[in-house]
Amino acid sequence: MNSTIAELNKRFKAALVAAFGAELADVDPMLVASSNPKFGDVQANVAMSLTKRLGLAPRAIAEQLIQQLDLSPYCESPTVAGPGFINLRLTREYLEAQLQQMHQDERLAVPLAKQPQRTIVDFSSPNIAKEMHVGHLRSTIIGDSIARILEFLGHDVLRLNHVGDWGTQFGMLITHLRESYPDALTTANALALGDLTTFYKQAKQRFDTDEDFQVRSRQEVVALQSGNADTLKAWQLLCDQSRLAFQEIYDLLDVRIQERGESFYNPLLSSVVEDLAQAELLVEDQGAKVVFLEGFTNKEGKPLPLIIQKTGGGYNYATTDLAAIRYRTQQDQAERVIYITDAGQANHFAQVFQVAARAGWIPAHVELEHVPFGVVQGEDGKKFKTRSGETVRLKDLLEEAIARAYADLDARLIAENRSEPEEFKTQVATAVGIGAVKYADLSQNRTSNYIFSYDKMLALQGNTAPYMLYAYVRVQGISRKGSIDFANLGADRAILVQDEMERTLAVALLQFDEVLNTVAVDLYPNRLCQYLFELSQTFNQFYDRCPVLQAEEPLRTSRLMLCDLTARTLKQGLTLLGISTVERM
RNA sequence: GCUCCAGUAGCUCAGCCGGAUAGAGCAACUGCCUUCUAAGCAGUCGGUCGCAGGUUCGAGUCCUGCCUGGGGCGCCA
Repeated sequence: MNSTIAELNKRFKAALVAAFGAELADVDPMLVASSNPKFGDVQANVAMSLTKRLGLAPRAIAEQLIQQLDLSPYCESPTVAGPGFINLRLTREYLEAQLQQMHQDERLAVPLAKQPQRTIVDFSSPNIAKEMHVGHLRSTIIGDSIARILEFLGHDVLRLNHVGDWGTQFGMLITHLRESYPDALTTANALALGDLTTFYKQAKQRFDTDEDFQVRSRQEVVALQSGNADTLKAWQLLCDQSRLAFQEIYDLLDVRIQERGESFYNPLLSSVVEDLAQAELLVEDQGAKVVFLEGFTNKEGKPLPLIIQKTGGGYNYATTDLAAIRYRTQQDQAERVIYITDAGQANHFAQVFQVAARAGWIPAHVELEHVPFGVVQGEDGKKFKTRSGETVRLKDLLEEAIARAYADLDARLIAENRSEPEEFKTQVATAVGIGAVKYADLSQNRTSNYIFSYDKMLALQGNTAPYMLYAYVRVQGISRKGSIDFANLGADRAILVQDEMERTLAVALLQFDEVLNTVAVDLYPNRLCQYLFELSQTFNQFYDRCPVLQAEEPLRTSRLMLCDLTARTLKQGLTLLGISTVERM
């Protein structure tokens, strides 16, 4: 449909010039999808906007404009309505031809980007020696979906996990490891850090209460930074153990990501300081090396500094992030760098981006984007915690969702007198449970806070994963019932758009590429969710009103093709959200 | 004190460069299973878009001020 809008745009521009003269060549016809189906498929809002410029009534402008409009073969004759809207309705022949094209194309007629961009999506980013928790949920889910969408559109995407694998906290972790698990350093696989959270807490507690421990920890930090072999080994061990735990979660979520943690940038930090000094941005202030920011002020109204090197020579996260920006633009040759973090870091990124820009590390064609999201809240509206007030472990959260989906399914099977093998139940419960968690998150505008509710996300009706999975299953039900092989319906068979219901479904299907392109620009996956939900609803209406298997040929095959197109679009869309489909449920 | 984000139906949320009577879902109520899975469909009820100004032919959307909630604000990430 994108190409359709583009073509209609050209026709409108030509008509504007023909009707009102060449000076209107640059006017945007303001074509958008119709606000209401009764107004057709597309509407042009340009007439109202020209009232002043042309000194004419908007309706008169619209009337004159449509006299010059040639919209064949796309649209039927345009009509003018209300204060001057121009309403367009796509022709049946055109819709049928477009659907045919979509049906024959593996990619559902979604074109590859004309200018593929080297894109980095920086997401998830848990901390070594800590368990992944609910705070990592949104970044991981949203980041993965954005990466999937950009990849599908043909961009060259590098998914990076900027894990917290460096810094002062490793002093206490390594010291605790050495003292409490001495075998781990000498014996292979002696360490079973079953519960990283407990390990971290123990270390933290000793650090907070034992002064000698603190001293030894600080020494370990120095040892780590100076590359002491023994210390590095302990560090490596902690990282490896954490990776195993992370990977379990990523496998469950079906998320691919490449690790490039903070330690990766460690050797580059000193040159960041040098570069900033060279660029004459670096200032010594109260013992630290800082860059004073433009547009950020402290409580006294004076420019706020960004600390690059702490008193005593240490670096902090701003330094690492600056090193990462420089590396990504210079070594990775990234053209677009997308950071998926909570909204609380908005200031930090604005500051770091500013310094990077002033240092000259961001070429004109490169864009850095912070993609913020709101916090996950419990049903009481407060920060999401367990009943005992602890942070919710991601693993527990996901397992709970699967368990609940399983219980729902089981109860339903019993109620319907169905019997299914264990493998089936587990598979469906996993798809539904994980899908529900992901969909609930993605379907909301990411900038707002999000209230986590198992009951709502697993609800069988409404804008949920189960509803959409069910719509998909319904199509597969038709193919089973009629022993239809969707892959071999025959490329020569025609798709007919006769019934108004078929037409509505056709128009919805053809909007898929448009939606994906919008999401690729704005990075709001909830638009894709909204689209898939509406497509599911439209399909369910079609399913309700238009018999498929009982229809006479050639209508039967035509409707089967519409079903197949719907299923493929749903499946592709859900895949781009990171949600897997099932054939039966 | 400064700053960022949010405030839309009883609840959870959409609303894409400003465009037609502000849309869903849930909840409540009413219908529809001899017909492809009713995890569905059709319908009813429900809104001073936080408040007050302003810009505009037109404002939920843009601007200003205020109120409420959440986050951030020099050596944590």
